[in-house]
Amino acid sequence: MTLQGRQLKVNYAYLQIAEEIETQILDGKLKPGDRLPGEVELAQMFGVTRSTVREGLRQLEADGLVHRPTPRRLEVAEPQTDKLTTRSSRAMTMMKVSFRDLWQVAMVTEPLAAELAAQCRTEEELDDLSALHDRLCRARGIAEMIELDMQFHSAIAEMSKNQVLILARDPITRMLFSGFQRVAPAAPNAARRQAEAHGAVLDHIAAGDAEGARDWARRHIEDFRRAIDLAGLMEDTPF
Amino acid sequence: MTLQGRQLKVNYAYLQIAEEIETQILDGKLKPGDRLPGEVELAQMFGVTRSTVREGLRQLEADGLVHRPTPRRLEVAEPQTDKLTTRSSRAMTMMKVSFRDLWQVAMVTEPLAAELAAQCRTEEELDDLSALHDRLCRARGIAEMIELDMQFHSAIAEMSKNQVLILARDPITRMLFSGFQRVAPAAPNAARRQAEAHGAVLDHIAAGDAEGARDWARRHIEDFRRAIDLAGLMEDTPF
DNA sequence: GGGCAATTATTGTCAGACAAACCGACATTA
DNA sequence: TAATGTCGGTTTGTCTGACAATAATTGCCC
Repeated sequence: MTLQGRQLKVNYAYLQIAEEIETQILDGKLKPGDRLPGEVELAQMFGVTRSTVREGLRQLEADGLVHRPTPRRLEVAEPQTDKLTTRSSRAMTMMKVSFRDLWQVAMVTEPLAAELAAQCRTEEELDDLSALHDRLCRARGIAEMIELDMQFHSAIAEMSKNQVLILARDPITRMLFSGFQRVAPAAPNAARRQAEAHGAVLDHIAAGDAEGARDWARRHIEDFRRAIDLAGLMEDTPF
Repeated sequence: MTLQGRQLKVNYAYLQIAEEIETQILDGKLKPGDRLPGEVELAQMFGVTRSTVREGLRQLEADGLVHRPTPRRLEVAEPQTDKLTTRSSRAMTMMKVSFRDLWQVAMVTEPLAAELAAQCRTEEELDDLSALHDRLCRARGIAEMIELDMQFHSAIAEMSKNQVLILARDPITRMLFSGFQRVAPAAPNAARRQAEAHGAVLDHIAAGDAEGARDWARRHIEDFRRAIDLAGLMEDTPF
């Protein structure tokens, strides 16, 4: 057995501070909404300078573990989907993921969302979704339609009450839709088909028909591919 | 119409610096591996103090956009899956997602991964996967088995070549498996069923039978649920 | 040309300072 | 009473300047 030379990392003060606070948050000793002491106090708690504390805080801030509603309120943040979404989208942009990759995954997430939504929707949510659908039907202009389309899908995902699904699909659909803007003009009667599919999904969710909702959602995303194919963008990189 | 009070954010110097560098990276003006100037130089470029630059850099560092192989090398980082996985897992932990949520999503991601893997596997990847399977069959001890099981699934995901899928499923399966450790002891003959399912998935992938691979993967994850149900943990929170 | 030591440059951290802004409390007004 | 204006103490964002440790680079020697 040879000696294992694990890369030992020097822990700089600012990192230790960030880690310390991080573990306290993850262990639940600090709960979302809890207020943290001021920088000077933190500094003397940890026995370092304010500058050092600040560097640590900046990390935690970027991590989304703490946030400042106002400069002098520093509190433990609640887990926020949007920050993670941004990060994932960025990673995907840098990886230059293809339309096909996005579509293939959306092809399983969106039907699942519809299926689950059909199982545990509430009346209120149904009304909201219905209202969204109406707005979408009346929408003029591609950009507006795409934005509403995305909201429609997100609303369904929210109805699924599945946090994991919500978290996972958000960056994906966001990228897919934003990429779709470049494709939409090439798909002439996409709008009609879209309205039809949305209507069907909505009806099946309302009726509590999980399988119907799933199948229509799948069909809807399949349509999506047709439009992308038509524009010859399947292999291309979005954004 | 009521007055819209959009939260206007003051842009502090350190944030502007972070944003500026971020956009240059995302726009491709700075590519992964590119080296950035030292802190003093950056400071005078932006017309601020070194402390201010540092705070901005700490953010970018936490964002995973830049990294320091050694303290004095500051370079643009490549998008790294693992950092994102950590963040997602953390968010899921804080949200106290349920086993059911994780399982429901895995129920669609894992079959998809198997399906795609069957379509574009290479001989070399097949050999690796087969080796992994052998190791898993010989493994003793629950912890080791679970670790290898997870590796088996990850390997299949990698074979799918779908970056989006890889990115999305990683945190999910990671949490699912790590939660599974608490369940495994309660499922006596899980090991045999698991070996069987893995073998079948492997065979179908090798044969290029996408549908077969997908179906067996689905069955495999379904088994998973049985074990969790048995332990009465479906509603509970993992971790 | 390659390996080693000496020099230089850069980092992590510190101490202290200042203006701006925020927060909370208080006084004022309707 | 409730809303609005005022004021002082805090705390932040940023700055200046400094120092030890150490990585990077240079020059030297073989």
